[in-house]
Amino acid sequence: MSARGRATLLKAGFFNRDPRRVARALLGKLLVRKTPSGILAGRIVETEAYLGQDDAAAHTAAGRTARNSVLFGPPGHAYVYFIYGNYYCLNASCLPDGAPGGVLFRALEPVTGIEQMAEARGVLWGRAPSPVKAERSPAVAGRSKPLFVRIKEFDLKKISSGPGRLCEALQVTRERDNGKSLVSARSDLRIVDDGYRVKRVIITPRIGIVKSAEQPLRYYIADNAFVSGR
DNA sequence: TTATAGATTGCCT
DNA sequence: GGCAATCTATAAT
Repeated sequence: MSARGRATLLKAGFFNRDPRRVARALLGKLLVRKTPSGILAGRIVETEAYLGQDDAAAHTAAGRTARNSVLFGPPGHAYVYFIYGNYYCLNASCLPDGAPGGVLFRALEPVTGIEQMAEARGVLWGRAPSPVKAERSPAVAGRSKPLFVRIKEFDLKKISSGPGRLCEALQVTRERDNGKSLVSARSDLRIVDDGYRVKRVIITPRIGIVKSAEQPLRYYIADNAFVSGR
């Protein structure tokens, strides 16, 4: 899966362009979080572009506020917002200082620190599908209770397939990460290129919005199992 | 399998 | 006071 060899940190210039180009170019890159207990990383498989102008769905549509100021700032910085009273979403700012624009990270394919991410998401342990199946599972064979089984392959999709989910997996919060550089060697939240080549990209309308909902600004890797929705 | 409702906080009018 | 770049559980098919 992942290419071997050193991964290179993206440069600020990568983000200093139209969010549509950045959203496309980010596919296949790695989003990396350094924690005291280890590295967490996921491959970016789904993104959405939010334009500064002519985009009613963008948080910057009504102008600069305290909340969205990172999107007006220099490129390559984390814009984290709190949504629906429960979740955080992560964006990368685009375009030069003063020009609004960003890319929303919608889904990651888990790569490194999977067990730690699953734990942060609360899916490391799942209730057994049924007593019968649990009995057949080697992990729980011989136990009468509790009826819990170790996470299985299909549960990987619950770790970071969705903007709220991936933030929870990487422990991204507004308090901790908003305004942080994504392209600094000192940052504990970074985006790197490990040489992975994306084969085919699909472009569709964005998800979860009502204004400007028809514009094709969602990008994802074709046939990737970790894309959100559907 | 798809559809729908409820949770819950803070930003902006 | 309205409502949001979401997720999950539960119900219905």
